[in-house]
Amino acid sequence: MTKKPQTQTCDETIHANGFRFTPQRREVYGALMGQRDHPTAVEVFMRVKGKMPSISLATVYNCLETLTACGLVKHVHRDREPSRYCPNLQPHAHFYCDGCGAILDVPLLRGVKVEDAWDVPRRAVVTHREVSFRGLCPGCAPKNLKPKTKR
Amino acid sequence: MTKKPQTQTCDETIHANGFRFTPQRREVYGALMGQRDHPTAVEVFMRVKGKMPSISLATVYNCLETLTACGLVKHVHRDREPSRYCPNLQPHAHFYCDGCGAILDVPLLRGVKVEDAWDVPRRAVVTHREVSFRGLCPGCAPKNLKPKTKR
DNA sequence: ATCTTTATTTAGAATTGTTCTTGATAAGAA
DNA sequence: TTCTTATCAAGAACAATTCTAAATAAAGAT
Repeated sequence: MTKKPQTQTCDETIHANGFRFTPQRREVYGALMGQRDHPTAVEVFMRVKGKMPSISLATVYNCLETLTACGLVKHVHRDREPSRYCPNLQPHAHFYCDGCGAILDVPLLRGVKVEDAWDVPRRAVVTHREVSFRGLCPGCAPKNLKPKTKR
Repeated sequence: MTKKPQTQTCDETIHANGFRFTPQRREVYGALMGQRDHPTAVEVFMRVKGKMPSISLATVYNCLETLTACGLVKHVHRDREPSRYCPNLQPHAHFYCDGCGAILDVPLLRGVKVEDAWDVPRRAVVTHREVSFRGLCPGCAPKNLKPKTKR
């Protein structure tokens, strides 16, 4: 699958991969790009349903899969929770806040390779990396140090 | 949940957490420790079934959850594939080989902090990290450079 | 423009891994 | 022992996702 070069539009990328840029795909992509967060398929479905009431959940799943295959969107997982989708194409990890449930994108520092911290077997070839953190976000960390109604 | 100090036995750790070390839990733990790989719940079930034919899959799930809660075993996830369980308690990542399906433990290099490679927001508190790699293991990487019957 | 071919959408059924429920069993405390 | 509670077993239930089949829409050919 051809990954999206920075210069291509979504439409071009989809066509370059042999798919059609249908209204459904446009809306699903728009729902991701409009709010650059990490919605589940159902959340995307609800967003798109407003503008396109006839769309079905199966179509949202199909569109998300197509967009993922084209490299326009990333499929992100946390344990076995419902999948989420992310329009950030830069190399980044995800930070899950145990306090408020927020999911933050954490950029890879410039010039750093993820596997440099790890004793990956010599001669193994790494093609994908996935990194996630859990903890308390800047907003929740202080609250938790001095809990008010903490039980 | 009390994590297992290096000096405690499995039995002691389980009791320290207020659980009983039942025959089922013993067998499930043994199935993990005997073959130090990354079996799914069903694979553990099949291993234990040999020694203890009356055990049920639900019990295997329960035992794995208890062992995980005690910190004796790690619950590992890859996308939405079936969960796997890992008895390696050292800090490590997982390497998934696309060639042969192997899952390798990749140790964290000594003295390194995972989040040093990432631009984690100042004042966020990181309590858990999960890292995985995908690619070709040392056995498969060379094969793939000169494919024989590759289609 | 019309016809043909193929991709896509839709709705609902099916699948899959996991969790829940219930009654039975077993373990530790008294 | 007897009581109390944890655990187990079997199967039902559940939730996210994928599949199926028929209808629709898009692109290419005539």
